[in-house]
Amino acid sequence: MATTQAAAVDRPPTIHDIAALCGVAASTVSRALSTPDRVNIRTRQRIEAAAAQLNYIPNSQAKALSSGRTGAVGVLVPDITNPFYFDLIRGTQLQLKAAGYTQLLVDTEESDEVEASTMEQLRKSADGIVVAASRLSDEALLAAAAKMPMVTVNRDVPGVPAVLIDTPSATTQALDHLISLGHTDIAYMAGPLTSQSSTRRWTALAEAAKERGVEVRALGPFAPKTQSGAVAADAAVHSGVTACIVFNDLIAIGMLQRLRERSIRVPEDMSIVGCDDIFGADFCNPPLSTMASPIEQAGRVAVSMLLAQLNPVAGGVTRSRSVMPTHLTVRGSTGPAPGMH
Amino acid sequence: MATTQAAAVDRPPTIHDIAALCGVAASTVSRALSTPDRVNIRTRQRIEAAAAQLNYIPNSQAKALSSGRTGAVGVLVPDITNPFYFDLIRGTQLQLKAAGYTQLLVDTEESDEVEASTMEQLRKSADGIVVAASRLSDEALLAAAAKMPMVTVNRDVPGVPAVLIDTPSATTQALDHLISLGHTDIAYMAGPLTSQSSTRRWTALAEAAKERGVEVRALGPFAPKTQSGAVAADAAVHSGVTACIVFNDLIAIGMLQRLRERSIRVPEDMSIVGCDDIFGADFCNPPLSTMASPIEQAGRVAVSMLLAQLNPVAGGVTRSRSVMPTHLTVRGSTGPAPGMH
DNA sequence: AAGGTATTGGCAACCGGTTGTCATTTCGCC
DNA sequence: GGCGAAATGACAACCGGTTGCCAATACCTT
Repeated sequence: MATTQAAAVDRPPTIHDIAALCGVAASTVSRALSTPDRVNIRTRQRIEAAAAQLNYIPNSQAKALSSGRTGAVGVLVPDITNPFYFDLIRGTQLQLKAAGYTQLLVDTEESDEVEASTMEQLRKSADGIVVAASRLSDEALLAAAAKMPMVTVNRDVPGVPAVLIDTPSATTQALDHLISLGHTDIAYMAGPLTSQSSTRRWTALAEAAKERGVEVRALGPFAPKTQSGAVAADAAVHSGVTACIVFNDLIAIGMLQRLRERSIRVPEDMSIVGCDDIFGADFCNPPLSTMASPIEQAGRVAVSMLLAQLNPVAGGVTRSRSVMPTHLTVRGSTGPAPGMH
Repeated sequence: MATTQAAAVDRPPTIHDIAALCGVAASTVSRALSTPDRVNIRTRQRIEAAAAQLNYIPNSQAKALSSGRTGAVGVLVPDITNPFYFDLIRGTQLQLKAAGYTQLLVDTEESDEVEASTMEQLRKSADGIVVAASRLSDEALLAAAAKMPMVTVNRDVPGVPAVLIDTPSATTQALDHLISLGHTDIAYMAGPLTSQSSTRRWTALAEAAKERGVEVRALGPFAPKTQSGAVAADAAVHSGVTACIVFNDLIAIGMLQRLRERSIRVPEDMSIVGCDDIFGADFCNPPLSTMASPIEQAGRVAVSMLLAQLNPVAGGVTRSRSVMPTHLTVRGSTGPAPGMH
C-alpha cells in the first residue's frame, strides 16, 4: 500500500535523512561529519551510527558546490600510452587516494591547445593540477599557475612548483660511460622542440662534452614514439657516430628495431643509451642501457607538494622544487666502440 | 576608488552574470544554453555572444547537482600499469571526450573490495561505468549493474552489457598453430582464478584440444605480472611440455626472460604463445607470438554502448553484447617442436 | 547560588545551475 | 480586427551539502 511518509526509499541517503533519524538539524549532521570537534561527542556518535546504518555516502558534487573544494586533482600527461607515464600516474593515483582525493586523468595528446583548454576546464572541477611534461610556454604556464594550484613534473619554470627528474646530470653519466668505452663520435637524438626535458638534457650534455673535449652532435627532433626510431636510427647511421644518447626509451627501442632490420649490430657497431627505463627497456633486444629514475616516487612527490599547497600546515614549509635522482643503468645496448677491445 | 557595483571581478562568470549583461533572467540563460530551441533565436544569440564575451564555462558541479547527470563516466581497471589497459584507456578516453564526457579512471588494484567500494563511490559522481576484467562475483556485478548503468569488458554476465574480446577462439588458433608445428605436449599457463577471461580461455582450449585428440594441461594460477613469468617458466619446464599458451603477454614475457636465464632456447626448446599483443610483445627477445585484438576499439565500443544506454535514442536498438575479433600473430617465440624439422 | 565564559546546536542563506509552473507576448488564422 | 494556440520569458523551488550568525545550554569559578 502506498504511503506518504518517506520509507526506506531507494534514493541514496542524505544528511537530512540522518538528521531526521537523529532528531537534529541537518547542519549539525554536516558539522558532526566534517568538523567533529565542534559537536557534542555523544551527538556525534549518534550521528555516526545513523550514518553507518543508512550506509551514507556524502555527495561530492554538493560538497564541492557549497565548499568550493572539489576533492579532485587533475593529472595531465601528453600521451597516456607512453609507458613512462604509467608509473607516474600510478604514483599520483596512490598518493591522491591515500589523501582522500580523486584523480582526474587527462591525455593532452601532445597538444598545447588541448592542454590549455583542459586546464581551463579543470579550474572548476579540480582543486589543483599536476602537469607532466607541459607543452605550454613559460608565460602560459605561469599564468595558469596563478589561477590554480599547480605542480609541474619535468618542467622548470621559475615561480611554478616543480618535480624535476635529474636526467641532465644522468646524461653526463651516460657520456662518461660511452667515453670510457672508447666512443668519440656521439650523437644526441633530440625529442620534441617543445619539450624542455630534451633541451635541458642537450644543454647539460653539450657542456659536459665540451669539458671532456669530445664532440657530441644533436640530431632530430624526433617524436617520442617507437615509430620515430627508424628515422632516428637511419640518421644516426648516416652521421657516422658510433654511439647515441637518445631522448627517451621509446625512440631508443625503435632504433634498436631498425638497426636490427638493417643488420647493424648493437652494441658492436653502435651503442645506444635510452632514457626513463620504461617498461620494456629490460627485455628488448638487446636490453637497453638507460637512465633510470624513480618515476612513481616523482608522482607521489608531485602530489604531496600540491596537497601541501592546498592545505598549508602552520609552521610547515612548502617546498617548491624537488629533484629526483637519476642514474645510468647499463645493460646490453652499450659496448666498446668499433675497433676497440 | 571602491565601487559597490560588481565590476569585472576575478571570480569566474556564472549564468547570473550573463543574465545581468543581457537583461534577462538566469533561467532564460540556462535554457538558451541547454535547450536552445525553447528560446527566441535572437535572445539566444545575444546570450551566446555574452557568454563568449565573458568566457563563460559552466560549472559542472552545479550542473550535476541540479540535473542529476554528472557528465562523467568511471573506468575501472585492475592494474593501471598493465600495458594491456593503456590502449583500452585511450579508447575510452577518446570516445568519452568526443561525446563531451569526462573520464574518471580508477585502478582497483586487482581487489574485489576496492572495486566494490569504488563503484559505490562512483554511484554519485558518475553517470555510468566501464568495468574491465572485473574481479567481482556474477551476483555482485549484476547487483551493481542494477544500481547504475554499466558495461563490462572481458566479463560475461547475463544481464550486464559487455564487450567481449574473443580470445577463447584465438586459443584454438594458437593450438592449431602449435599442432601444425608438431607440438603434442602443451600447457596452458592460467591467470588469476577470479579472472573469467582465464577460465573462458581454458574452457575453449580444453575443448579444442579434446576435439583434436591432443592433451593440454593447465598450470598455475599465475599473477598477471612479468615477475610471475619465472615461476611459470620453471613450472612449464618441469612439466616437460614443449609449448605453452600463456594467459597474457606479461607472464609470457617474464617466461621468456627466465628461460633465457636458464639457457632454454625459445623457440627451439620451448614455444611460447602470449595473449593481448601488448606494448613490448613485438620487441622482446624473441618477439612474442601472441593473440592480438583491437583493444583501443574495444574501449571505444564499450563507451558507445554505455552512452547509448544513458541517452536512449528513439527507435535505436541498444546492443548489449559486442564481440571483438581476435587473431593469432606469429612472431619468433613459436617454432617446430624439438626433434621436428 | 549567581555570574561569567566556553561550548553547542539550529536557522537560514548560499554555492550555480535546472526545471516546473504560469503569465505574457507573439503570431497565424479566420 | 479579434480570437486562439503556440512560443517565450520570469519566478521560485530545488539538488545536497557548507557556513556565518545567534541563541541556548552547559560548565566552571568565586
